[in-house]
Amino acid sequence: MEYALDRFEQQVRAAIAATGQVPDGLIEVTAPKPNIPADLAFPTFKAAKQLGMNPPQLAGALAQAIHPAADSLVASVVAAGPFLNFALDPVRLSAAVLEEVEELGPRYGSDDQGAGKTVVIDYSSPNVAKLMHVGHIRSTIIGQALYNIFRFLGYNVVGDNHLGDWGKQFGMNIAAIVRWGKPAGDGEDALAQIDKLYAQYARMAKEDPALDDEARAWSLKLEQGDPTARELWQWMVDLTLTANQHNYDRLGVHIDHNYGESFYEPMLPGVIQEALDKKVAYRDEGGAVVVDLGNSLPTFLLQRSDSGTLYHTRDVATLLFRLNEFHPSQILYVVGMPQELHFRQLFALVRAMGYAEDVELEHIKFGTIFDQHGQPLSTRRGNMIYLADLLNDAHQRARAVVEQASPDLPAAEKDAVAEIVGVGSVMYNDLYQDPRRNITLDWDRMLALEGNSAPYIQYMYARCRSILRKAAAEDIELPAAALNAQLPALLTHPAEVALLKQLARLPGAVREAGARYAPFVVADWCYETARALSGFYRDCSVLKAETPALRAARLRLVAATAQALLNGLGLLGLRAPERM
RNA sequence: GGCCCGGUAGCUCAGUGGAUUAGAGCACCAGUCUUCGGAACUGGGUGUCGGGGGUUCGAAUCCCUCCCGGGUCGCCA
Repeated sequence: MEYALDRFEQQVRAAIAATGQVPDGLIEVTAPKPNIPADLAFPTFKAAKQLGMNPPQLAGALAQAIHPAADSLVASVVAAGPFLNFALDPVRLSAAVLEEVEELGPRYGSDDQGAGKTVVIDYSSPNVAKLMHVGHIRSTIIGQALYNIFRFLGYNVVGDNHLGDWGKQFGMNIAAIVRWGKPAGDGEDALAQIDKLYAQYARMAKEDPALDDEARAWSLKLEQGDPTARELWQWMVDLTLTANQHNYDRLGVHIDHNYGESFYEPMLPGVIQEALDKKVAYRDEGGAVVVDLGNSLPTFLLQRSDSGTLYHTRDVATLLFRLNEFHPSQILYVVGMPQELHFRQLFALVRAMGYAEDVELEHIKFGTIFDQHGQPLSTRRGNMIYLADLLNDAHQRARAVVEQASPDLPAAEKDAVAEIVGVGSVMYNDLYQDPRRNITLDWDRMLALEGNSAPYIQYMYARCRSILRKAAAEDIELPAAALNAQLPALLTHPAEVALLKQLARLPGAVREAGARYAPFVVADWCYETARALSGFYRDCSVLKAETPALRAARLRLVAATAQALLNGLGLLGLRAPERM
């Protein structure tokens, strides 16, 4: 897709090329810093060196030689020392941007670069029979944002929740339930009870080896398809999926598939055999299957000496299944940093087996969350924070602010706003920065309602909507079509121009977010847009504009801003209230 | 010890080669205060861009080296 700023850049490049003074390969344009009064710059250093000139000389010569076409988006070209600066024509820009937003609406900012390509995203991936906690929030939220962004870029996106639904801990779960009874009820309460039983069983098993044997026996029975074991296991899976869905609904998460680890169980012997056949693995004296790729990566196992399988075995099977089932051009794993080595080994092994040659395999890694004392969060330490509790707390805090700021809203709307704003603040906290850093838990920052936060952006959206509501209520007649076409020319105030330029940047931000696997690029755009709106709001009254035409022009700008903000927030999985 | 991340303002973070002022938020101080909704706006910064070398006309950004924090290195996931 081609947006206004794309055309602007093309025109700039074409104008430079048309002088015949600079070879194509040396034309590199960059966005100047905000304090420079230009919209695109050509730094002439490299080109000048090649041509044997000094940079200011070349810039000056080019400025003389370039004459933008009359209908171009390029308004002016000036040499500033070694730089050749190009400025946008604000009137043509505003006409183009308003048209694009109005025409595309909720699709403004989308692209077709991914047409015909599929990307598989592995995210969230909580464990069955456990409550979701803050440790899952990062993968879930970042993964969903990437899902939304890639879909907006035109890709066919497949989201897969790689559930931890297999392994020997289920032997203990089942043994505990058989011994003490199935927890009543459903949802998170039942999950919490299972968790307690599990912890109790684990404690007692340390003292009494018989309990350990019992758990192992159930684990084996489960693998062999014993009806009782199978039934209890299925019950736990269903219970978990139902309980998690409530969290997902609150977070705006929609995952296409729930293939858990158990799904791949039947494929594991084939994977091990194939690795052996292809000589990327060998069986050692103890009977374990060892992968040695002969490069700098540490060796690892595909099969234990007791013939059991491992995480790696299942992940190889999973990857091969995804290649075969979805034919993706990319597979993204949104998984924590500690598994960095695991994925490097996995990708290297799969490639050594001759698969995924043209497929991009990416581990989107994120840092660990620590508590205030620098300790990792864990149930055992007793410092765990559960996702539902975190969201509830965020809701409560936002509710208190709504109560104070908008006491006249109906109670139901207050609740709805508190949910949108509270949950949004938690999500935004995880999306506004590069995910690689470790996070030290700070409750106040996580639930921040001001500054660079979701509520700030949502508030600016609500202000736009408020203006538009008032305008509609005042029933001002719309300008005639002929006049409407001339309106963009009226938007020449610096605050108006700054806002329009910011709106024009959304498509580029979305592309960059996809290319870098970085939702924070979109978050940053949202924040900058909200700030640009603030400046406009301060300097340019809409409803009290000097003339009806200017008022109409500004209304179009406000409507376009609201739409673009909604699109940006939507990519992050955030909603925006009409009032708050 | 090997490998992987990170180190930018008191705190949390953007910026990853170019324009004699390295940007935001939080916190703090002072203003806006009959407002198109104050969850807002304006002003206020003596920052060794972890240290030291190097490449370059130019380095937070690229290369080397060292320091600090976190992670990880075959029978858990």
